Amino acid sequence: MDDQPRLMHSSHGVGMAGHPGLAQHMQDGTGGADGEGRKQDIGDILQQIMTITDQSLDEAQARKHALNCHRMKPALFNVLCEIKEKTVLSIRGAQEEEPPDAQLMRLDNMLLAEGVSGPEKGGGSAAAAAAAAAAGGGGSDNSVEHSDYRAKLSQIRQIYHTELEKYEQACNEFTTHVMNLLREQSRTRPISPKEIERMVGIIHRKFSSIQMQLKQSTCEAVMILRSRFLDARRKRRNFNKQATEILNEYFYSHLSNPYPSEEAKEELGKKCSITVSQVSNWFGNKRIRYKKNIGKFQEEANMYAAKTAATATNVSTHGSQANSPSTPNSAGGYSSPCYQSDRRIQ
DNA sequence: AGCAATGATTGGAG
DNA sequence: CTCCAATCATTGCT
Repeated sequence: MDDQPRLMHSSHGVGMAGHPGLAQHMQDGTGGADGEGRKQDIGDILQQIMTITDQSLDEAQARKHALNCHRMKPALFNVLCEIKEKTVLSIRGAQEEEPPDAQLMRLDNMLLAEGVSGPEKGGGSAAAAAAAAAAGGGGSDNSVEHSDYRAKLSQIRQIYHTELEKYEQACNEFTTHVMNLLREQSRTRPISPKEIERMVGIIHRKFSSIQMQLKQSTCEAVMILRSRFLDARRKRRNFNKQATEILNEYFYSHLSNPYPSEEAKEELGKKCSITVSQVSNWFGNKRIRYKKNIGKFQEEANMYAAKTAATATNVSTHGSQANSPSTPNSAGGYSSPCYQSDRRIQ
């Protein structure tokens, strides 16, 4: 691709300025009988093309100047432009429009969502928000994990941006280079602005395909990072004893309806330093596991029932008996906890 | 290593 | 959306 402009440059210099014979041929168009003479002419032209690289820069410049000043130049140039316009238009046109690349859009969206391509990691990115939410629980383990994740993510981000910048710069440089060349040549060779535009389009497409690869590999890197760090199943931490205690207390004291409301979940989450969805997960797991094997949990149930009973009596002896969980079945009914899955209240 | 416990995810139902 | 049920993946004990 690099030497294409140079080739174009050399060929026209010969054809027009260096060889009057060509103009002659163009005039008597049909060419006709003297095949011999024509062959000779073409041979000359080829010869000149072959030797063009031997010419000095000054010489080439002089030829160019001579061409530009030739009295027939404007007329010839117009003819060439016209012919070219026609052929170019007939060749092109059909394949002009390209559909907005769905794949590229997907990649862009993902990079944006992951906070790689978006604005600096303020509050905007989903990943940052999720990380903040998860770390907001307060577990120092968690925040360490997430800061590690964020560090890696910003590393990816940085690489992505520097690479992108590099590509963009290279693209721009190359584009302006080609444009300059074409503009320069357009003085001696029929090059329409449209053609330049198209050439720029081609260059941009080439570079954007490189960019696409960059985006793809960045996406892959982010996905791997995510699965490493954010897939909680991989880095699961058991809740601490106190949290489990609090959750179990609530569960067994609401055994007839172990479905904490949104507020209750928030409260529990706060108490246990976990998120609301973690509370939901815990209750979901607990319900199903309790139901599956009530016998196994009997002891635990008794223990917590006794515990809540103790605190209840404690509170009632201390102050007013305001402690009445919405479903006070726990006090004595622990021996036969009536778990009914379809008695839930939304 | 093998195992149970456990937190999280997934897919389907309502 | 929530919940259930099954399942995954890790933890922590033996």
